[in-house]
Amino acid sequence: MAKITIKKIAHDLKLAVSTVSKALSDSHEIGTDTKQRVLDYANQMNYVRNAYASSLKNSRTGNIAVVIPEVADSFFALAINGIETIAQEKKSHVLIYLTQENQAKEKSIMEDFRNGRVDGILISVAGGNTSYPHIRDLQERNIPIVFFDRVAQGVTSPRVVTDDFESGYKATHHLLEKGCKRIDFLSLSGNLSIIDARLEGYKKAISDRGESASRSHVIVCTNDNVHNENILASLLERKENRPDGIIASVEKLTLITYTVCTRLGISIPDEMKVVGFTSLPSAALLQPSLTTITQPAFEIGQTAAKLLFELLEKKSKQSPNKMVLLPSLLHERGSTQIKT
Amino acid sequence: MAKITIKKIAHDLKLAVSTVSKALSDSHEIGTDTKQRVLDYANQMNYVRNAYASSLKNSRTGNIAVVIPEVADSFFALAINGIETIAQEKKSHVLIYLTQENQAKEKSIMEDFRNGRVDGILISVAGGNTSYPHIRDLQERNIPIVFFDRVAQGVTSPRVVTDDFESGYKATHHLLEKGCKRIDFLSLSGNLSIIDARLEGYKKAISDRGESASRSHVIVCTNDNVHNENILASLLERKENRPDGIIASVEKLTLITYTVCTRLGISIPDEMKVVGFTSLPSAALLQPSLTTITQPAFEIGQTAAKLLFELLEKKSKQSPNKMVLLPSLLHERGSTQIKT
DNA sequence: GTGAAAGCGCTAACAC
DNA sequence: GTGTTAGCGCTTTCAC
Repeated sequence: MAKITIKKIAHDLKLAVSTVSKALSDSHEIGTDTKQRVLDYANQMNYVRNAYASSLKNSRTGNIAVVIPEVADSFFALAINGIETIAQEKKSHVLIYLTQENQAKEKSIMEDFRNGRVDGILISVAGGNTSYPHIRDLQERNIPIVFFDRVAQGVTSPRVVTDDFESGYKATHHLLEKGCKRIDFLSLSGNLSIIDARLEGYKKAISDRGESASRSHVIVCTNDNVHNENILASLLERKENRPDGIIASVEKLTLITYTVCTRLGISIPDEMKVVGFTSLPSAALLQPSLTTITQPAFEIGQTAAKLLFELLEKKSKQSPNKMVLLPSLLHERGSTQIKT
Repeated sequence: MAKITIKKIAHDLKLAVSTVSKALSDSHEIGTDTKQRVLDYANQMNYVRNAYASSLKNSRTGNIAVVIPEVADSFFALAINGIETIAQEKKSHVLIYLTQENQAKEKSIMEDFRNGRVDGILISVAGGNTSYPHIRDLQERNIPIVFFDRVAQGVTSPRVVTDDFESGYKATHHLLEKGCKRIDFLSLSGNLSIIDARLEGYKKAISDRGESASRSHVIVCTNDNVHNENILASLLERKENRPDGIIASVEKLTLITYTVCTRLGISIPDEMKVVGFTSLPSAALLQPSLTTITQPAFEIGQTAAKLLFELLEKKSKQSPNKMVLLPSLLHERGSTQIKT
């Protein structure tokens, strides 16, 4: 099948390309009759405008980038879902990039955005970054960026986040209420906004309880799951001074906690209570069912995408430090139940 | 920051644009010295080639499309992961499209690929399609398409799949071995290749056992989870002639089975044994741990992507009905355990 | 209301 | 080895 272009339509209809172009964009300066003729013919020929040729003229590709650490995580999967609903509404296209929590990869990915690959960017940053030259660089080129969930600390750009401090507090408070004496916090290395905030909430809850904040025990996990399992196992194996409560600050750490407890024969919730930050649909079906802090992942994705399209549409640079905060929910389940 | 183009570099370096262009693509017909000068300057200026401008000349955008029913499913999430690793290797970019199991949406999405939006397509088709004009249309335009997992029946194009028939057989056989008397198969409406094959395997296992294949009980589920829960509940509520084994042919049906059993107080595996097709990392942690048929999702994604790039690179149209089959694994766990 | 022409950023003949 | 030029498909003044 021959490629069908505006030029071909013009030729076939004995019109000028400019006329066809205008007709296709429903310009008022084209007669209703010609317009209809063009539209009909284009339709009949299955014409689709070459988006990238247009982009050369008007610098709008109709593509947006979504940069995330991973996709096999319920939060990100749902967020993508949310983003996609809005993108489809806006007839826009979504490019996905996985950083695998690797800052170098994130950097190199974003360097590719410097010249018109995408119109705008939604990003949840990788851990390990301390400064964000690759993000600032794009900002200077006036490429709109919206953060969701994990924001680049110190960079000013619109963002959609959850109440991480409060959730950290809530989770900890909940465990304390359930009688935990030693609660450990499983964090993720790498200077992440969400982890920092959750951790602060945790510390605050501990100190509010009258315990010294220095009594808090933070286990720093990494991106290496085998390593994490080992750390956790050696923590839980010891017979004395073992935590009786754990807050897993991200999904994968939650699952590892369950795995290790199962392996070591540690009973949840009797010997160990667990709260996990996760949006897993199967949380209620785990053994035992998992008490979670659940973020409104879908809505976060939607909101972030909407924000981005606002930036894209009205070039009016709305307040660049706009922040939308969507609250998380504590779902109390079996993993924090008091022995009866 | 001003936009930096090949033209600007040429001007600054007092060279012709073509010289710069060739230098940047490391053409042999450019002197080593000038080449270096151009490369250095481009680097210093943070020059990035406008991919879409090039695409106008050589019809290669560097973008590929991945069209899937949903992303909040472990199989697809892992498959995307696999695809992405290959894409990054190939310096290619991945556009994600979710059809939500909606054929009309799939069609309209793919119509957008008719004019150079992407170089090639990876697709796992939505349910409900009986013919695939939108796919054939793209084929006629010589846009490479590779199917993975769910193929369009009757359409000839390279594909990466699992041994669905055998897995259906294995799952059923396993349940029969575990003493199940009535095994119900939870299928998904919509003429899906994978479901059909799994179902055939199921029927064969039943009839091999000497039971009439007509004794097989297929529960057709839809894309509406509330509806599915209701169907399942009314099936499981009845006191007589209730199945004692269930094969959930996709992930979400597995979780619904667990949910409904929990709600109705039906004990798995004592009163009901369950095998689920899923790649959920949490399968082993469910209550009870779930016996699964697990597809090598990551590898499927990788393999499909590799196939696509082969098509893209050597324009040599390799055998269009090439098929790669990667086997699934049966993981026996608690949900099919015999009462001790 | 319609058309001619220039140009977006880049590539590839083809000249020199 | 380097430059000139045409053109990819589209949009947008500016004439008519």
